[in-house]
Amino acid sequence: MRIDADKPIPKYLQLKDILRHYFKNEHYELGQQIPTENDLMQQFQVSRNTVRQALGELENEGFIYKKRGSGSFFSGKTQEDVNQTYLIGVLTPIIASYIYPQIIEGIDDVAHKRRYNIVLGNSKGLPEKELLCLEHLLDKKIDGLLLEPAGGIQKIEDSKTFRMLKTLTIPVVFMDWVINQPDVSYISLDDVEGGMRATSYLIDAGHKRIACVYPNDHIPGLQRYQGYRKALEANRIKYESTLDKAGTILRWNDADYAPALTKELLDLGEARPTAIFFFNDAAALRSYATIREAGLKIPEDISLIGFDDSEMASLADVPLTSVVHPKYQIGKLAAETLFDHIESKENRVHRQIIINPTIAMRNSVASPSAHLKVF
Amino acid sequence: MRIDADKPIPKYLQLKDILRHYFKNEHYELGQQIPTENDLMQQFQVSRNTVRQALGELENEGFIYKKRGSGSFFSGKTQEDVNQTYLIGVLTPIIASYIYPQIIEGIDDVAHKRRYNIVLGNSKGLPEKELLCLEHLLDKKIDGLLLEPAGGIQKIEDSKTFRMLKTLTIPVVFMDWVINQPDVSYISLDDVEGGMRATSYLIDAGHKRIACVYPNDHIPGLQRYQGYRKALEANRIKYESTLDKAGTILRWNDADYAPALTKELLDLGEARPTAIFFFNDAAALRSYATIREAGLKIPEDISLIGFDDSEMASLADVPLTSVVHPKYQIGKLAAETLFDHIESKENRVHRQIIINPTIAMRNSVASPSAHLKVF
DNA sequence: ATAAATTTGTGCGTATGTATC
DNA sequence: GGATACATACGCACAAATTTA
Repeated sequence: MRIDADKPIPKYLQLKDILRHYFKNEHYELGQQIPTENDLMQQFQVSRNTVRQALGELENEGFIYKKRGSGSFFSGKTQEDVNQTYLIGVLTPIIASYIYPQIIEGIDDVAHKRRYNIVLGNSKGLPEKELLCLEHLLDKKIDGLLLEPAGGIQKIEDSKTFRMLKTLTIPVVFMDWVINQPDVSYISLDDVEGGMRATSYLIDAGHKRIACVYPNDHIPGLQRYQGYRKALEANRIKYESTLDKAGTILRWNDADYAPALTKELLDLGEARPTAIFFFNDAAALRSYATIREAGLKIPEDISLIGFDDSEMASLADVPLTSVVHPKYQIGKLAAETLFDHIESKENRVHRQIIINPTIAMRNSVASPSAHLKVF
Repeated sequence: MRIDADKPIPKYLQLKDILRHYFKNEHYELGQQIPTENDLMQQFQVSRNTVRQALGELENEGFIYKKRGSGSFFSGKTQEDVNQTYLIGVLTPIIASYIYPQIIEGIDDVAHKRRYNIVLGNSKGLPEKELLCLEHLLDKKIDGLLLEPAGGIQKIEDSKTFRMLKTLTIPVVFMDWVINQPDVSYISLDDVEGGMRATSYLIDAGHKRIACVYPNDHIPGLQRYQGYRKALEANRIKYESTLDKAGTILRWNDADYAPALTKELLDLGEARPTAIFFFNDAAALRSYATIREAGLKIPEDISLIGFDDSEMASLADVPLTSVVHPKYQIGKLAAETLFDHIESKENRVHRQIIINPTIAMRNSVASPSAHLKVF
């Protein structure tokens, strides 16, 4: 390579570029001395000032360091290393409750081992806020992003956030969300399968009148409901709209709607369900009091199954059987995938992992009691 | 100010310093033009190269920006602004459970409004790990630190971490910890007062045989126990060592020791306590099953009071009366104090806030039942 | 609207200082 | 001490962008 005076590109910039490639192609090692200023002057036929300007910028950018009286040396850092902040962004709709603290812990454990730290963002389930948080995180020069979309009614693929992510060069891994595009990575629980297994578990226990309590403004909630419908169909159990109880959650993780819906189910009298599948543990546990007030015992009179396998589920007076949400594992897998992407700048192989949920069997499910079977 | 050729300090560095002070003292505004290179050459009797070297570095450091053909302009940034990352470190012994997610949320809500983001650190209650996390966080150039010490047996003031913090220039605010030094800020709950109020609440309900279940390797736990002893003394109730049940928590938030200690209390037969003060909600809730197995009813046969006012406490079948730990509030106050320190680089007025806890009254405390009063 | 003046950017040559080997 | 290498400093010339007359 030679320096061309005719080019509109300044000589010192040409020299910088030449040297950077030189470091890479000649396999410069950390601390290896580079040619002296005088050598470079002669080799490229430029003035010492020009050489110094080039070396000065390379030093500022962290590629080399200089020692007066000794020489200039390669720092061992590549283009990517220099801009590395060892920070990854984690943007979720909630941070303080539900499954999120444990997801975050899974991520942090993986990150800590690699000297990375997490920068938190909290979209509070609002797409506009998600966009704002994303901007804030990018200002912090994160090396990668783990995102659980805020949701909303809109398809994530059509959202402003998604369009913004497409323009980024840093890798992104989605959590708890399935995206029908080949060039994205995600780690998600199979919510449909989870709903199906929960319902099938109740069916296997002998139940035929099974209700579902879920929110209709929450994608995973709707998917779990879909699984409920699928399980009924697969077992040729007639779907009854009176047992289909959809509520709305104004803010994330608000299970306040559940007790009222449960009450409606119990008020059906003899037509009431013998088992209820709640879309999450919080909704199920909030309904314990309602069921007790109606004079019914769990699980003798009515079986319940939740979703998420939260700490509260195991601490309840009747420990709640629940579909296991592998929170920590999802965080861990997502972080490992992200670091894989960060480290392999070139051939990024996208991972799309869908985890099949299992069931944590506890004491809230039993076979339907005799007097109900008679009916 | 003049540039002195005799000084061992290079002229361009002298010029940089002069200009920086100039910006400050002459009240330069954002975008205001600074003297041209030619002006500076003449004013300070140096060559254009020297001027350019000084201005070049000032530009690199973010103090000025240049426009070819137009001039050089003050960026409006001060020494501190330039190094600002808009990141604050949050280092706690746990991140995924107990009071911490909500503390973190309180911090994040305050930080978000000021365009700041949280960088998480998780010491897992280990002083060595705390030190390591601190190093990692400092590598990320955080503007401030919120710390809940990992604890351990050693006094925090004598720890390596504390010595390291003393050498820092960034502000630090401690959470949930009282430090007997004038030049530190902290926001803490008064754990002694909390223990005292919990015990007094039981005494006021008519209890005289009150047990305390707590860990003896956890500072806040010991302080709550201290409050228990103080309340007994203040009410002239004789302390009985059989009702004093200390356990050890191997890892943070491990309440597994509690049921066994509760069992020992119940096995005292007629000498058993009529009320138990548990050092936290998790310990109390874990013991519900043990109490039920012994054939006792809460609160008719035995009253319980917890500490922390966690979500689980209100969801329990017998909602647990508990001392309120203002988690979110502590996070919020700590963050506000930290930003106060960050913004007032000079006169930092240290805040030492100790919050008096209140009690969330629920259903787990009643007056001692008649047949026990007879005894 | 154009030309001239101003201001920063690029580049060369030279001299001397200072730290390292 | 001498050679080498980077650091500081001056002067000059021309280019490119912007402002001003």
